[in-house]
Amino acid sequence: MIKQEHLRCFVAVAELGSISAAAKRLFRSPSAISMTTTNLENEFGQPLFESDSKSRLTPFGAYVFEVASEQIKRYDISITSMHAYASNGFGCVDIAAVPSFATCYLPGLLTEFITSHPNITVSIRDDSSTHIYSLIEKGDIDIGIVSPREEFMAVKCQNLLTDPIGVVCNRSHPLASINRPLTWSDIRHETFIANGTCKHIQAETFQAIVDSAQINVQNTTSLLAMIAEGVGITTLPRLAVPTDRENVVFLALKYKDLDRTIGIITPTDRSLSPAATAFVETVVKRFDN
Amino acid sequence: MIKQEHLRCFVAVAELGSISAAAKRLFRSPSAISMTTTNLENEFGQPLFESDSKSRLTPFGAYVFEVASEQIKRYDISITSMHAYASNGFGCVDIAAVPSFATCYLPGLLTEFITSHPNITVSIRDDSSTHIYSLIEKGDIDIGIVSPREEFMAVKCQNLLTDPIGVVCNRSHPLASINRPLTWSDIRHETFIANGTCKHIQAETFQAIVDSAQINVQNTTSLLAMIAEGVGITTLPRLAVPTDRENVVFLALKYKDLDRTIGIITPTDRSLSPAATAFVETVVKRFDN
DNA sequence: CTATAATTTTCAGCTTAACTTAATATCGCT
DNA sequence: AGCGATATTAAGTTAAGCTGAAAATTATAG
Repeated sequence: MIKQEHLRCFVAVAELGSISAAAKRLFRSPSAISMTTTNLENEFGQPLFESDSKSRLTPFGAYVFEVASEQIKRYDISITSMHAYASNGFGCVDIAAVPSFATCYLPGLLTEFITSHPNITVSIRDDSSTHIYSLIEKGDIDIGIVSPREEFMAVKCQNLLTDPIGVVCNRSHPLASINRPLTWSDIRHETFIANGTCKHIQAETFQAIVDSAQINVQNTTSLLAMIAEGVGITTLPRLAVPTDRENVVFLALKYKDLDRTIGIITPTDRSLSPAATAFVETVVKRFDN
Repeated sequence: MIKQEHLRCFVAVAELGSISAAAKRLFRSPSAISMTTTNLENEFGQPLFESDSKSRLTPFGAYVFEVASEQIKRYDISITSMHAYASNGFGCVDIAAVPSFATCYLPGLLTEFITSHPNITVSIRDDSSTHIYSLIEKGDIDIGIVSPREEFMAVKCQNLLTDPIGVVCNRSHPLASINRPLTWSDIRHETFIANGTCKHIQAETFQAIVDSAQINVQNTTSLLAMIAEGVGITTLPRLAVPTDRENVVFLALKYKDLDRTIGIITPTDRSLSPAATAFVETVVKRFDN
């Protein structure tokens, strides 16, 4: 049976035109090379070289040389690409994140990641936590960044950060001048704009406020625009509130355990590609404190 | 170092989804397959399979599978084609022959050869012996069929046949009724049509006849047409004269050593392709008596 | 045309990658 | 939990393929 190493040996001899030179290139003794080439000739039942000097190929040898060197070149490229894939040299990662994380942290993380992994392509989408979980389970994405829920089993979750939820209102709003942590009763009679993060807060008093809210805005950008215009107040995780907006302020609440946790989730029913694993590492390292 | 056999092993496991099944296909023990796959995973530093059941591949495994199975398929095709080339399964042969042989024998030989070697392509040309020798030396053709000359060194020659040269004339010509071998004086005063084979005959008397001939026809078909029409007479090797032509007869000459030898020549400075060797064998066998 | 150098081949013995067998561990299923 | 199927580990064996020295061949020079 003709192994690729035999052909590699023959190709070296054919290229260099001598057994001894090929032996040096392949770090073998000349006798090993000689034996391998004669074995090859026996396997084929045809001489590969003209006479004993290995400087000229028979027509058959020329044919084998042509086919074999092409084959070996391809093989080496394939192995290199496998190693590259294995060591994060390339690949692609599909990610979904909740909007606040996507706007707040992903830009910086992406910049860092794509510069250190130039041949990995990253695909990002933002979506609700619930939907992201199902995307993970369906296999549509590799990595999700969500508010963790315990009910979903087929995922592994690593918490990244806990984000205190507070009141967000216009800087000129009366609440903004209260110099203590706010209570539910402080906001009970304000115009409340509900949003997706409100359901993370269990407090009954607060849920009553949410339920009676006339306005519900899902998109954070729109929500903040309304706050900036003084339409009403809302609650948000602190990190979803940009610090550089003139008219918008974040006010702490008095209650403990009012944190929104954000975690990175990965499937447990299949493993990640090396590229995806590398991305997870980048994210976790950033929040590892 | 990752050898192709390692990948072949992995591909079998990936395709069949189990170590034991792959072991059967490859005629190895399951432990051998197991060791090889774990070695591969160690080489790459990445798992190829999800968990311990080998039924599902990791994303990395899927990538390796894709690349490796393509690679192996190509390799097997390459090896098969090398063997095919070596055992005359295919290839191509360039041949040149003198016209009489080309019209007389080559058609039958070609028919025989191409049916027994369906994937060998044969290229034929006809030319003068002198030119054929130089084509061989230049490397333009693999095989020549010529009237041998000793001066040319870089060729090996095997004689195929000796062909008595005789007089060819119309059946109703007076010469045709002479019941003995003819002499030069019998034909001296006839209308002689010279042709390419005439220069093989050294006899001075005959050369005088040739030199004074008014008509010279190189193409054998045209020549025979003229003989059939009674335009004149000529000399030809017997085999160049079809036996199935009503009006054309071949008449023996009295002289010995009036034979034209035809041989097959091959280069000695390089070896023939297996396909060309096979053709030479076919030809030689036909004339081996 | 012989002598010498370089290269290749042969042969015997050795190394080691890769195999086998058997025991052990793990997985999946009732 | 326990059983059957499957995979892994470990120890020992095989054989492919290597090495090194000697012989043979080929090339080069005197």
